Amino acid sequence: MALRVYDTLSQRKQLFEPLVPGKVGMYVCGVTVYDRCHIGHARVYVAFDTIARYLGRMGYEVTYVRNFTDVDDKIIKRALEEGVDSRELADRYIASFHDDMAALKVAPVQREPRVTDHIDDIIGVIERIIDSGHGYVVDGEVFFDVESLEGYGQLSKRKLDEMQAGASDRVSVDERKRNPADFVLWKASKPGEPHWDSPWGQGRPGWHIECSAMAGRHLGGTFDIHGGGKDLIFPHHENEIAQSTAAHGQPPARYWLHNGFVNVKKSEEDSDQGEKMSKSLGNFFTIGDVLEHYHPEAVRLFLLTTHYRSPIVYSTENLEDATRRVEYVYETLAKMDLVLDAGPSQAAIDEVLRPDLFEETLRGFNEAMDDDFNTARAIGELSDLISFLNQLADAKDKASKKRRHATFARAREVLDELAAVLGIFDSPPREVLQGIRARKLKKISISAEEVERQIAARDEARKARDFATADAIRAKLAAEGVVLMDSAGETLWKIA
RNA sequence: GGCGGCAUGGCCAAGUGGUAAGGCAGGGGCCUGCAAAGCCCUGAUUCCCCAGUUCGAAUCUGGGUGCCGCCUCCA
Repeated sequence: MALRVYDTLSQRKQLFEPLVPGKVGMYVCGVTVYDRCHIGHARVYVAFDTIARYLGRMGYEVTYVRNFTDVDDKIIKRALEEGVDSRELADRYIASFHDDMAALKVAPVQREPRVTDHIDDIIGVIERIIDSGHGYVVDGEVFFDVESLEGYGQLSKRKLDEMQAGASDRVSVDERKRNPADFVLWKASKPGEPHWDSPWGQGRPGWHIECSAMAGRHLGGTFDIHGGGKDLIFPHHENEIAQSTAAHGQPPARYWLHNGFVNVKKSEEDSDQGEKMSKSLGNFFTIGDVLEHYHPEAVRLFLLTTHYRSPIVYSTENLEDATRRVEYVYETLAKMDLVLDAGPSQAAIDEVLRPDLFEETLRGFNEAMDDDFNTARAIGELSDLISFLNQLADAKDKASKKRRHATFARAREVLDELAAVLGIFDSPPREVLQGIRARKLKKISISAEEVERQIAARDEARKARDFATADAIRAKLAAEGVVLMDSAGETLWKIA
């Protein structure tokens, strides 16, 4: 296996070779905790969760660090509005973030540093930047001198002189800056704002410096992977490279990975790719709201069926597609569990059917993931196997039935291994199916009890061979969105 | 204006030089009292357009069109 990852800095796929053999240090920019997270945030953390899981499966010891920005203008503003302490506000949204992540089966990371717990580290980094001649102090604030550092703009492919023309007509430039692109490392605090003592007076850290400090503290001067959304390439990550290089004399990360946005169409008929989901546009759906209507695994599958660097369109149709697929897979898994739980029958033969298919699936899956974590392709590679398992579960011939237990046991091993990477298809099937049904039940106007009553009435009619009445009930329920399925023993139902 | 990216069947989506994965939806069939589910079969002579390189291009080059993002807080 040879993993190749797309690196934003070099703009090409690179063979992945960690700094220290067998170990991977990974830093992903976390959220600013002043509000609930939306699906755009979900995408980042599901994507990098999957990346971390895959690296783990490859045998690497992964140290995944994901921070919380818990001091910032927006937090201060919101805290002021609500009349609460900003620390308290941050705590609340950190808890909310954890709830969202747990629901989406995003595994806990190794470290979750908070900015306010790293003020000393931040001050230390700023001091080193000043000492190395890349920072300057004005009125109790510290700025980074972008012109002092050769290579500024390398990540975002910008040149300083080209940037100024576009930026100056929209942003009022701080007169104290030597260059309009200089950015603040340490901000003097205004009365009433959270503040810390520093060599430059009371203040708080600028936005970009925190990541340089926390990544340095937890992963060292240089680590392997740095990730985040594409919108962080500039200025955040560009500035981080500048800061870390100035402070440590070496670039922070060996590979820069950036995920694409979740887009939202402006209208139903809209044929283009929609626009970026964002707080400022107000076109966002919070993770909590989405999970009310769609099962977490459907959301996760939806997010993983597009390669992480491509844009993805959030739409009910796409979520429903994903839901149907999740249902199909878990129905198959439920049937497999029935066989596995019963244990091998007396006539069972300990022989795995289609060993070639298992090998093909594993090979295809690994190949896809090795190619810059191509989850879309990896999921596609599972199709043949799942389809085969579903057929085997329903197979009537003796030869298949005798080998069913052994084959399903092997299938469980393979699926468990791959599902553990994707974070889907590894939950108890009945729970997932019930979870999907509970959500769909919210969409229909009649209760489950009423449906059961109608089914009982229909069964009476069917027993009397009064198919006209039976079909009328079927039609009536169908109009409500309830579909009946007459199986051998009982009539099951589902919501269309 | 600068920089980066995207455009593949009705929809979603892989595929970066060797003759178009997969999923959803649709159509036909099996099954069923009728259905549903499931299973089988079925769909792009073609990958936004034009030109070029090549034995060969969705894949490379040039031009064009449309869309998106970053340049300001943003995942």
